[in-house]
Amino acid sequence: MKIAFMGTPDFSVPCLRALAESGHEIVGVFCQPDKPVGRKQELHQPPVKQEALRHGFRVLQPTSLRGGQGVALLKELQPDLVIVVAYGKILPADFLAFPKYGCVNIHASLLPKYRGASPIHWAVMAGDAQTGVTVMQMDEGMDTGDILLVKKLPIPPDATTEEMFERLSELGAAAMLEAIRGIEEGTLTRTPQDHAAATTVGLLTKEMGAIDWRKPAKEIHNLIRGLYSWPGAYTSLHGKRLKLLRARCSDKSGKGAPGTVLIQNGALLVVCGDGQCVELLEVQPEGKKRMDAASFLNGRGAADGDQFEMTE
RNA sequence: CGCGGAGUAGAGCAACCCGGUAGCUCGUCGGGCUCAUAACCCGGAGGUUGUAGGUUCAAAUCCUGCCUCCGCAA
Repeated sequence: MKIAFMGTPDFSVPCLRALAESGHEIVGVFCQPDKPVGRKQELHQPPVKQEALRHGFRVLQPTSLRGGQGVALLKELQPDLVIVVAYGKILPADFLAFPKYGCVNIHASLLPKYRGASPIHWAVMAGDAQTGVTVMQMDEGMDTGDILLVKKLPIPPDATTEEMFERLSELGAAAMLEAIRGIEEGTLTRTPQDHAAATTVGLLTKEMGAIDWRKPAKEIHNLIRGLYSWPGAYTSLHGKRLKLLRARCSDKSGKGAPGTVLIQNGALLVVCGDGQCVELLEVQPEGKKRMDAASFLNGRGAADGDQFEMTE
């Protein structure tokens, strides 16, 4: 089968790699244009582009697919099927309709839950016990297409978004191959989504990482692991920003205002709104490298009784 | 030149402003106490202070170049 692939970030790479090894003919790989990244604004190639080049695939980075621009490219490539994994742009109707088998998307949630951007973050932040990947036949809406295939995956209580990213991207690749096989053999059934049960999530912002210590410990822990490793949760101590990288719910409760630091048996605990504590395991002070809680305390980064400030 | 912080024993820091041969917490090694211990007590090892040069009687400390790491911003 002649397949065109569309994707941009790390999450898409396992799918592209699986596709490359599948024996299908890859007629082209779409991804977002190179963007300036890093402290020095260097132009950076999206992970998918790097992977595509490694395989010698043709790379296309159109700024827009609208106004027939996308279709013009498809006419040239003549794919039977287009696989879309975290591409980052809405595909217009004429584009979706062009390939013989249409466009199929791999989405990292159990649709219709968490339609939209960053579904994995939201699932972890919500403290969900289960997530998965959904393969769907794309339509014009945002993740509203008919479901072709679903694969579920449990979310361990302390798992971070980063860990789930890895597992889900691998699972996504497996689901994708299975779906392609199904499409070729005509064995897949299309199941419409229950639109009434749909939830949609938006882009993440950095400000979301600001910890409000008045919230329950469980919620704070979910926020920290849900935003790990990007954009990251943070608080403020002595006027400096402190990134909170890893934590866990402590069975200890503590007196004191929310945000109070307690040091017990070498553990760095913080009192939360419900009186329960979260134990910080790994932090990163502004301008410093990441370090475990013990190092932070040894260097006197925080002392018993300190107050974390709640940044706006 | 986008703004800013930092490179000192295995780890995290102090001493730098007001130059004078390096200190703290932890780890590590040995010994002691204890039924026992990640607890406590005693003792030891471990650093040419990122790198190159300059100023000086003397530089971790002042000056200059270079390398590296990181926060903000993207």
